[in-house]
Amino acid sequence: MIPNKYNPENVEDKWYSYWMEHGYFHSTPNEKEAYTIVIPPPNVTGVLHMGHMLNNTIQDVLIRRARLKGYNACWVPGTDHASIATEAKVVAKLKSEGIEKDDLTRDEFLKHAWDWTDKHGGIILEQLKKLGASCDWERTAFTMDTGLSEAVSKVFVDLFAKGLIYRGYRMVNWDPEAKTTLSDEEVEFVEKQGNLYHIKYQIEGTDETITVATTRPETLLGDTAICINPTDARFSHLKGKNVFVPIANRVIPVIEDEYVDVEFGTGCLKITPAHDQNDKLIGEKHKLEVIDILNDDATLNSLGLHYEGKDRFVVRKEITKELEELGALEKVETHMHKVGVSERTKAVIEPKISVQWFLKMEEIVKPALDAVLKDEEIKFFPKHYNNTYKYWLENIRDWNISRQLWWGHQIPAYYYGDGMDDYVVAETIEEALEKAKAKTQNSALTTQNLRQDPDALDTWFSSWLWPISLFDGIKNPDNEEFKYYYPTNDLVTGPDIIFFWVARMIFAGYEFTDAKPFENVYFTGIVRDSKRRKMSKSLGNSPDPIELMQKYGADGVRTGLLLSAAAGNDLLFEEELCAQGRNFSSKIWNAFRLVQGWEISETLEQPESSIVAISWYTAKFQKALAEIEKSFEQYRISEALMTIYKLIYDDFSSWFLEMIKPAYQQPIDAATFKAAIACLEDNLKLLHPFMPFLTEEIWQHIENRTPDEALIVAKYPEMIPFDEKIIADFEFAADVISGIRKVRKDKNIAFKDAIELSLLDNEKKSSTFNSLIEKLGNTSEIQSVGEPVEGALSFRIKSNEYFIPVAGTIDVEAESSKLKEELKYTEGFLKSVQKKLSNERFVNNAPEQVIANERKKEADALAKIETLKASLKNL
RNA sequence: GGGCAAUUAGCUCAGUUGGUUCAGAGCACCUCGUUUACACCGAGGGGGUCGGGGGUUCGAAUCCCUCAUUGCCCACCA
Repeated sequence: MIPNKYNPENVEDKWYSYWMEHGYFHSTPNEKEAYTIVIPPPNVTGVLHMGHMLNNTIQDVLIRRARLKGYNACWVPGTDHASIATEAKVVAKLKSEGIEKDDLTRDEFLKHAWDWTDKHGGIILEQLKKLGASCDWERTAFTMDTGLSEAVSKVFVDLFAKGLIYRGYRMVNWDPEAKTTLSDEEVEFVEKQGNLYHIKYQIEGTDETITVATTRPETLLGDTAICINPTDARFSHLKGKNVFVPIANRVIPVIEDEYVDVEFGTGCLKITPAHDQNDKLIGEKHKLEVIDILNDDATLNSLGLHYEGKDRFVVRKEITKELEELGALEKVETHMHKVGVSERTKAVIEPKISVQWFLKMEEIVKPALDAVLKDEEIKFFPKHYNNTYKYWLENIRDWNISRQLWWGHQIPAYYYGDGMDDYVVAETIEEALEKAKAKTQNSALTTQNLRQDPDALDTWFSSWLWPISLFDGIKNPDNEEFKYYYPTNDLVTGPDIIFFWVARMIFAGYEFTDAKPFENVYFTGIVRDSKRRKMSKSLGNSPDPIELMQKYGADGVRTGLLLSAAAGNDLLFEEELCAQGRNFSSKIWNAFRLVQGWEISETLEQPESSIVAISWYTAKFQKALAEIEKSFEQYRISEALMTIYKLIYDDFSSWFLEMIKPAYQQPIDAATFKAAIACLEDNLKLLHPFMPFLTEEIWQHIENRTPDEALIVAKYPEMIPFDEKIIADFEFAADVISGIRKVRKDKNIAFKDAIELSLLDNEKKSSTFNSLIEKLGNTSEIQSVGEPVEGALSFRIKSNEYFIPVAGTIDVEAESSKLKEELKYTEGFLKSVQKKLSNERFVNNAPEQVIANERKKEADALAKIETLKASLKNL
């Protein structure tokens, strides 16, 4: 009836369906305290990878544990529309079908995008179910759901009304591949080998030239000045002069600015205000003309003259050649520098001046700063991320929130004219019309005269509301659910999105709800391969999570992941870890099979050894429980699991079950059996958050349970005071048992052959564990003796000495040398202790307890030396 | 260029206020074992002087200084 081998494949689907069927994952507000987690929404078209596995396993552990501890646990799942990533995928897919995005209307494109979303969307959520994720699937959300979208619009309108959102003509990051602007956070810098081109500009009215150094020769067509440092004597003769831009042959002035570093390059800089952040600032200062030579796809426009239509990198090569032919290229040297690329498309970013929407950050970050750093309303684990957070917040710049994309939340701004300020901001077009009429004093306006801003909002402008808008807290802040579930408890996410998401959610929390969005943030590490390489598709070093789960069971994979996921560290994943998880499953399964196979006798008296075993294990369990509690408080989930692992493997299986195990084909007494089942059940409760399927399976095998009695909704073991002494005493007994086993092994004495054991009890140990030593060592009743037993093998635990008489002669030589070695070591130890104790400064300065301890060590060593000497004499 | 973190057994990591078995755990390794739950196992065992150097202290893996290495984050030097 009970299979010999645990087979996760059959079991896992069964219990997942069972849990779903009985609605254990679903939460509605009730009288219990809420425990809430919102999932970091994966990209709607994403596929499960090992990072998700780790992240969601941790969340599931937390939520299941909370459920067992009697909270009303609610884990809200969902997906993110991932504006730029999804749009890029759709564009690529259309391209493969020969369709260009530019040839489609917005509506046509969105139709394709929704089709794509419907087809690929939510696969990842289905995969999470295989993992055992106990999300409240009835609450599954998508960032572009109507309610969530409305929240985005409302927030935009409110922030605009407060003057925090503005439209501005700024230099922004332009992704020529996706043809959109990006926020500063979406640009990553990669080191690249480039060149420093030294180009000669002819000085007007002379035959002389001046050489500038630049990494971007192609932008010279947009040059509007040459800049020198006013203190630089080398160029003082150029002050007030003009130079010719090569090729373009335009005349531009030589200006002076202290910004120029006289040490770098030639000490002379070309100024291209349209294509460089610094040049723009200098340009503004000196009122220079701005010549933008690039198209949206980073090809040159008509101002690029004969290079029109060619990509900037092509032009860089060609223009270098032309300059050389003109004799204007002095030299080219290699140069390492950082180049900004799009986080998403990896295209090299172009600085570009354009009109975009921005959110002012200065005020909005203030409460978020104190919340984490001063008041600790929100705690980061590991804590050192506080620094990263602080630095970013203190140096934050306004957030560019508009994107030249269609897939996303369209900006709720409506234009009624072509002027820079000819627009209104409103949640609906009807409201916009009213506002426009009021603003223009023109009651003849109709919605036909209004044109909504074509741009979409940054994806993160919707996800920063996630913990709030999931509970409709933006539009309807007084609703029961929002008040019940919000603020949420724990957020589990990767440190790579601390700025993108975590910090911004905190801003949003304080700005829109006047409260923190969550209490604790647990930053997971990155899952890498054993060579510390990041897992990636292109490297092919990322295992398929679904296959792994098929091979090792979801429980095995979960356990494997968590066993090595030390808090805040990257995780070096190897399949071997899952094997360890699976082996652990088998271990528990077999322990259960053992217990369940026992025949129970109602009449049998409970042996002394079992009574002792039960009180010992009860204490041991409580100790582990307390440790686990402490580990969880610090989000040391890996350590909590390891504590359970050792409790079950070593204490329960290797010790406890052996202690109470009845002799072959003998029944077990009812009292012991009952206690054993209770211990097993408590173990299952501790383990359930980590290995939900296996534990539920065993739980349900132990006895028939009603749905209300399922393990997933069981009651977590209570913490009660426990007896530390019994644990320490057993450790001593365990050493004795190990000693016996070692002698057996050395002398090749089979376990089934009982041995005599005598004890010279210098420690004055209680005999509480004697019955267990006798059972697990298969010894006779332990005989207490007053002096060493002649002609017996011996071993010592602390100052106690144990004797095992053996048949035949013993190897006096070997015994003697063993004893001598032990004696030598103990004497050395004694010497070091005595040296310490004879040091006056130690005795005077060290705390009493430390000294007392040293004295105890001294006494123990002396006693042991006595014993050893006596034994040697006796040989 | 600035900041943060790390450096402890072959590997991955614990080690809270310096002093009770603090030098530990898991895995790996070695030896033995067809004992009636489990070889996806059991029992037993070996292995590090805590990155280098200096200092404080009766006492340092733990505090201070310094050097080195690695990783991460941030930054407009063309």
